[in-house]
Amino acid sequence: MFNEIKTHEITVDIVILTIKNDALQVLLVKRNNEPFKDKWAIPGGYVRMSENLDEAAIRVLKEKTDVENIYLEQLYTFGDPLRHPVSRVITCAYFALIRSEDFNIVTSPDLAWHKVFDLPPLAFDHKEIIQYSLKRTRERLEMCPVAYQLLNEKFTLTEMQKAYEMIMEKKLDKRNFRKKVITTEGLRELNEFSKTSSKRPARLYTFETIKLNSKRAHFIKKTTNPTS
Amino acid sequence: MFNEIKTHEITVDIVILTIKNDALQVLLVKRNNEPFKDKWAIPGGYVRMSENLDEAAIRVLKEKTDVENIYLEQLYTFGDPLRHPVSRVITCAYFALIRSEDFNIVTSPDLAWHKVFDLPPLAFDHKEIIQYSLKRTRERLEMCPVAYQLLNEKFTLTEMQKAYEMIMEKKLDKRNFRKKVITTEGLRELNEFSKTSSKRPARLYTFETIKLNSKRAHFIKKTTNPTS
DNA sequence: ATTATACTTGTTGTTGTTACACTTTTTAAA
DNA sequence: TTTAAAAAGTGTAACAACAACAAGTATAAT
Repeated sequence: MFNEIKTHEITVDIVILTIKNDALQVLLVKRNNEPFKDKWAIPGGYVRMSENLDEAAIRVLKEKTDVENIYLEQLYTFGDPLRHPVSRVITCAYFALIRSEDFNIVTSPDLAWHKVFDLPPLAFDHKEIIQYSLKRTRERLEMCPVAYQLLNEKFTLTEMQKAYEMIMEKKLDKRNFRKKVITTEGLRELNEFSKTSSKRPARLYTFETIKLNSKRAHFIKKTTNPTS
Repeated sequence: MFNEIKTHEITVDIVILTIKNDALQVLLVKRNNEPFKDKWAIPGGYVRMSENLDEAAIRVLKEKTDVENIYLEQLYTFGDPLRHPVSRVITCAYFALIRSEDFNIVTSPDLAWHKVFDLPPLAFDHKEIIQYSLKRTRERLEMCPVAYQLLNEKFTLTEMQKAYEMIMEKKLDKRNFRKKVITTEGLRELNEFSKTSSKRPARLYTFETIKLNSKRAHFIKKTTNPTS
């Protein structure tokens, strides 16, 4: 049967999200090769024969962005025959939530953070991949307080609430949010205060290293929206 | 750089679960080629250049088992370099929950249902893939009453509870279970009774075709087990 | 001192969850 | 026909989680 070659090119692509300047941002690289030369893309690269998919993702990330030691999770595999205009490339997408202050990401004209809700034109199906990572992030938020992985090590509850509101795209009640957050295991109240604003300083909190998927199963409840 | 050929063989493998004879079972095929000749495996096959991953899964399933028109969901992509003893094969695993009565699956010495908790030796990493599908099924059950996809079209609440208990591997309280189930949208009480047992007949229920991920978000609550 | 701004805090009604035991219906056997 | 065995069916009360809601407090700038 013609057209049925059994080998394909396989890449990994990595969506890295953080919160920076009060916005959810994704790390993008500018492509310097065809196809999509000079378009922005999420960092990615070919999987080598000797490595598994996780290893490939870690290596590619290091090569492209010099970012290391972050939690990566496999997201979804995209394999539309037309997703790459030239050849057949199947990509296994990964995603990560990071604290941008934890990494010395030297941005440049070719490597930069972009607001997730205000993306430039992207190469391939990378827009779809980012959308999907957002969906997954929301699912994670409903399960456990992973937002702390996005915020600085020390954060105010208002910052955390803003992060939730940004990702879930809905307003939360301040008192209910705080009530719930402070019962979260691993959260530690500090005797320090942020003085960034010129108004009343906010108490800082931090998260002790906690096991994910811990007792508190559902952190932010799903909305009971009428099956939209 | 040697050893860094960029193309790989890609397969799809499909975990099909059902409940049959009071047990959670998975459909397996006996391999008639090396490697793992005569070992059981989940149905799978190579992805063609012209089809996307979903299409490949649907086609392979039809070819190997003659099963059509079922809901397939991408599960996870397994890409360990050593998962295939001969060549580099990355597999994109899918899973499905079906009502065995809905399909005329002609079992044979080469195609048969096997109890998930009592599997024969399996080819490749297929045991791991089945374990992972079980995890995903549990997550689905926590979200919505997908068990109805496993049961016959008409089922008793006891059957449904047994399905839940089997998949979640824990006992549920009969009264609480029923109380919760009957509030589920889409469940319809029938004026028919099962007379399979020689004891008091049980009322039959059915599910109207409902949209998944509907209002009732969390169907079976997560256990608050002490972070085992 | 005043003002503007963001931070902080508690109660109540509602809903969902768990724990728990007896009665009813049916068939088969005595 | 009575009896025994097996599975079906049913309600309440205490507790936990959730949603809705408004006023006082600390700081910096004027």
